[in-house]
Amino acid sequence: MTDTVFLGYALNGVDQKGRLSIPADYRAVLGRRSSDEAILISLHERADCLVACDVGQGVRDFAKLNDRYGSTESFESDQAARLALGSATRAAYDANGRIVLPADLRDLSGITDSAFFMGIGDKFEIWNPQTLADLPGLDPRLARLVRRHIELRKGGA
Amino acid sequence: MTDTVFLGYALNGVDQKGRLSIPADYRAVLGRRSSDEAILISLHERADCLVACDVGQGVRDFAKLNDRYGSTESFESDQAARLALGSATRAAYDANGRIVLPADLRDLSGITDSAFFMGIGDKFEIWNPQTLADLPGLDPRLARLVRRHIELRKGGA
DNA sequence: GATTTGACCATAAAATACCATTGAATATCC
DNA sequence: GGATATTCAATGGTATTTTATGGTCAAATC
Repeated sequence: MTDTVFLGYALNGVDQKGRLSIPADYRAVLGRRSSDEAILISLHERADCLVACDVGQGVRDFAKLNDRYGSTESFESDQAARLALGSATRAAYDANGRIVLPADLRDLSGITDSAFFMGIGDKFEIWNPQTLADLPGLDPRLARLVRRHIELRKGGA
Repeated sequence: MTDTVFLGYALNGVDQKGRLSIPADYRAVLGRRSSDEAILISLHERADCLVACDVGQGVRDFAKLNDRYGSTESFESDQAARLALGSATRAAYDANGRIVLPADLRDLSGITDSAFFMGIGDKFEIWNPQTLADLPGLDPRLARLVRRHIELRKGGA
């Protein structure tokens, strides 16, 4: 049951090529939700981060937007489809469990040399760690958790 | 799954002959949706760009318009059919994945030396990059993305 | 005969697959 | 229980492939 939901967090490095390891337990969940060894990543609708999920989940979400495109309410629907579908990327992970985070998505989400994963059930978010730590309204304990991991990565203290 | 949906974007060059590479991942999707190595392109109903899709999808859409043509709501339907069907062109892509974008469509969509592709599920749009960047109501992050690519193509900075 | 159209070949850059190393967590044995 | 092996996750580097795009040549069109 719990093996099909994305839980917990992780802070992993992003190298100069934009390569990023997907946490092993997320990979296990991905494998149970979809046979496709890839994730779909797009811009978050309102938060300053990325959202990702397994391919099956993503395609289901996208189908709705696609259906509305070109329909009666035209313009608004068109823009919604452009944002969600246009910014979406399929990223396959290799034998080591790594994807390449495209330069544009890195840029738009402010991710540089490390990325913080946060499980939210059917999907998971990918953050610039500092942006998440500074997010107004974030539970202070979570903020502390994130800061702690940022420090650990820097110094090793 | 995701291999049958047009996702993501690309900015490719248009040379003096009007030749334009279709992004490789779009080509992969096209191949799975239709055996025909060609796309159907027409004017967008309301946006200042082109819409394209695989031949199968296009024929299905056209059939609907054709059915409505001459029906009760006549005038509107007739106009829609004229636009979509009348402006439609079949463009086959070669071994390198390139089509020739007809001069008329280039002219009507304002495309000169480069074209921006935007995936929207069952179809994809083809824009003059600058026109898209300036589109009122476009998500600011997408606009930034487009502008970034325009710059990259110009300078290489 | 000039111009256009479409197939074919070549190449530089970029994306991707592949192999190797580090380091941490877990298991194993005395 | 403590030291040592063993597995697995994360990351660094290199080699191969793919992609976009420029150019040439032949067939077709005006």
